[in-house]
Order: sequence, then structure tokens, then C-alpha cells
Amino acid sequence: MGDHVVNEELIEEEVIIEEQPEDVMAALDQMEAEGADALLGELGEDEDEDEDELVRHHQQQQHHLQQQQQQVASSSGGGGGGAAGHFYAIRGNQVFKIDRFSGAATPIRATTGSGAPLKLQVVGGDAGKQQVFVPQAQGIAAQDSKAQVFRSMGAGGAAQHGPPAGYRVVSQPIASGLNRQPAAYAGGPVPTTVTFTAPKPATKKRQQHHPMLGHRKPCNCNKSLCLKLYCECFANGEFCRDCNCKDCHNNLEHENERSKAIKTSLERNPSAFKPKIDFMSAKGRSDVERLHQKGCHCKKSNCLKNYCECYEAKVPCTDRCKCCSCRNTESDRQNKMREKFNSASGLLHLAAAAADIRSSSPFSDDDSDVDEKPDPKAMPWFYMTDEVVEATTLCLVAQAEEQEAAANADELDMERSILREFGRCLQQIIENAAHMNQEQ
DNA sequence: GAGTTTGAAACT
DNA sequence: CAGTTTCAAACTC
Ligand SMILES: [Zn+2]
Ligand SMILES: [Zn+2]
Ligand SMILES: [Zn+2]
Ligand SMILES: [Zn+2]
Ligand SMILES: [Zn+2]
Ligand SMILES: [Zn+2]
Repeated sequence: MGDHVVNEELIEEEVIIEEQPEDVMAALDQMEAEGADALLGELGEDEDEDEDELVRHHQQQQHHLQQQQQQVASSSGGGGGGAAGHFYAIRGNQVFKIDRFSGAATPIRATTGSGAPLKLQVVGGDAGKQQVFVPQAQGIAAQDSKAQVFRSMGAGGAAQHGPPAGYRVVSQPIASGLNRQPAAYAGGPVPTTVTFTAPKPATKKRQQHHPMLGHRKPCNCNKSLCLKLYCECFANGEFCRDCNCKDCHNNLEHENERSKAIKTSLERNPSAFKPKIDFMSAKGRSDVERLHQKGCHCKKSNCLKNYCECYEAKVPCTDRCKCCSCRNTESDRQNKMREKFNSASGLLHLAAAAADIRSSSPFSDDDSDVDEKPDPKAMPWFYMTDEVVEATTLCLVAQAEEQEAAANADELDMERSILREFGRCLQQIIENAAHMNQEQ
């Protein structure tokens, strides 16, 4: 795999992105509408593309991509409009200015000049416009470009930068997300069961239509009559409905019996029907922590399987737990989080730095900020991994080239189209970040 | 789908 | 309270 090292692409000069925040906002607004539709189309009804297919598809693109890179390089370098004697390229996390003749590469500091650092990162273009360019050139029906970018980020990033992938595949089944949402308690939804963390083999793709809330998982009780806490329906304070239980008494037909059972359970444990996951006092600012009230007592699962109620609820184990050899502590799951995203993104280091600076900031006028949480995923840069920056850049370059090929190439049009594309990319990043945080 | 493993709930 | 049994779900093959 030493050959994909390249990632070298050129950018026509500096690709603008100068002020005009109005345009940006407008673009963002517009994108919002379009993007939403795209998202629905993509997520709402799972596309027929299963993951294998997705991967294959991507590999295909990657391949084309490499070819394309060279084409682009030559075309741009050769006949390109009166470009300067250099172009920009990205390698890993760094932007280089490359002389067309000598080939000398000069690293560029992101902070030079007055421009925002983001500018340079965005400007630095790179490998193939999977989104637009490749499909076009290859005659592949121009698919929904909006979906493309993301896919490229998902699989592509992994393949290119070696380390564990950062991004989930877009079409990952979020199946069976949140369950247990006791309507009785206004405390809010209490996620309890999440079936899989990792993408499944896709043996049975497409099953639930809307995995989201509202669809409780049916019980399969045999001997409890669904009148003991063994039964999840009963434990959730719900009647059995569309369950597979035998001899179910957790229904209106057995209301008396049921009431008695509730009473009994309540005697045994007054908190029996309270949500097991309590919303702890908000730490920091807008971050509500959820913790298991009555800790788990795991002995063999290391709290790393759904046998563990803490793990199942995606909350860390606490001192309330009496688990043995727990691997679900706060730090454990934070490390996990890192691995998932990190993928050697230099930006992650900025994270730590930023956190430190912030915590030791001289501006201590804040009142109760004693225990401010780092929580990387709350920070924008957390999502600006190499892959993301790269993919975004690709999109911008692709957009630029497409626009360039247009008949009447107006400079203003160019700027607009690129900003527009940028807005779309941003929105996509946000959406996917949201999704990511939603399931993990 | 059958069989095993697991830990909460129930029971003593 | 601790130790044991029961139970349905999570998991494995
Ligand atoms: Zn039941
Ligand atoms: Zn039920
Ligand atoms: Zn039932
Ligand atoms: Zn546990
Ligand atoms: Zn625990
Ligand atoms: Zn634990």
C-alpha cells in the first residue's frame, strides 16, 4: 500500500474564499434546505446499497481517482489558464506550495498573513473529486453528489491514512436505537438498549423502517407472565404489544393481576419503575451526564458487552458499580472515543492544547467553572480530521473545475459556486457529526 | 434456529 | 444482608 501516498493535487492559485460573509450565510441557508432532503433520501429509507457494495463502490472510485489525479495534474499544469508557476498540494496535514518547474515543495504555514488558518486548509486541494469529477469523467451516472463526499470520507480516509478509520459509513444501520422511553416519566427518553455498536454483516439489511424512537422491542417472556421485572415491557411500565411472550398477563385483560404485580415489584424496590439511567446534575454547562443509578455487577463481561447495563446504556461505570475488571470506566470510553476518531489527525493535538489553555486561562471571571469538562466532541475541531479536510477540499476543487469548464466563466460565479459548495460541505460535516454522536 | 453465557431480578 | 435460583436477553455457532 505504499503507492497511494500521493494525495497530491493542485489548486488553481488561491481559491478565493475571501470575506463576503453574506454569501456564505446565504449559501449555508440554501444548503440547509437541500441538504435536509438529501439526508432524508439517504437515511430515511436505507438505500439498497449494502455496505459491501458501498465499499466496492468506493474502491472503484479510489482507483479512478488515482488515474484522475494525474490527468488533472497534467491538464492543469499544461494548458491551464495563465496560472502562476506554482500550485498547491496537500500531503497529510500540510499544505505545500509546489513550483511547477523545479518541483520544489515549500510547506506553508497556516497562520501566515492575516487570513484565518482555515482558509489555507480549505484551499489546499487534493486528490480526486470523487464527488463530481470522477463520476463525470468515468461516465458513471452522476450520482447524488451529496452522498458521495461522505462516503469518500468514510472509507477513503481509512484506506489512505493507514490508522483506524475515522468515519462511519453513511449507510450504517442505526437499527434498534433507543428503546425504553417511559412515557410516564417526563424525565426524557432513556436510551437503554442498543443492539450493535459495530456495523453488522448486513445479512439482514432493511428491516425496521424507522429504527428511531417509538418502536419498542418486543419481549419473549415465557414463564414470568410478563408480570415481573424480568419482562422489559413490564419493567418499562408498558403493556405488552406485538410481543412474542407466552401466556402474557401484562395487558388490560389482566389488569387486576397486573396492578398487584406492580405493587409487589414496587414493594420490593420502590425505584423499580424509575428510569435506571439518571440524569445527573449538569456538569460543566450544556452537558447532561447520564449515569446508572444502581451500578452494574458484572463479573465476566468486563462491562464491554450488552450484558452490562451500563455499557448497554452507553454510560460509563461509576463507583456505584461493583463490576470486576471493568473496562467501561470514564477514561476507558474516552480512549475508545479517541481511537475511533483520531486517525492521526494533527488537529487532535490542538484539542488538548486548547483545553489546557482554556482551563488555565487568565480569564477566570467565570463563576462556577471549576470543573469544566474537556469533552473533545463538543469542539468543532474534533470533527475536522484530515479526512474531512481532505474531502472538503476535494469537493471545492471539483466544484471549481466544474465551474471553470462552464461556458461563461465569471469570476463571481466561480466564487459563488465554491462558497456554495463549501456551505454544503459544512452542513454535511455537521449532520454527520450529529449522527455520529447520536449512535456511537 | 439451537445452544451457551450472562447478570438482573427473584427468592431463600 | 449474602447466597442461590430463575429468567430473558445477549451472544455464539
Ligand atoms: Zn414480557
Ligand atoms: Zn412484552
Ligand atoms: Zn407479554
Ligand atoms: Zn458492568
Ligand atoms: Zn457499571
Ligand atoms: Zn463496569
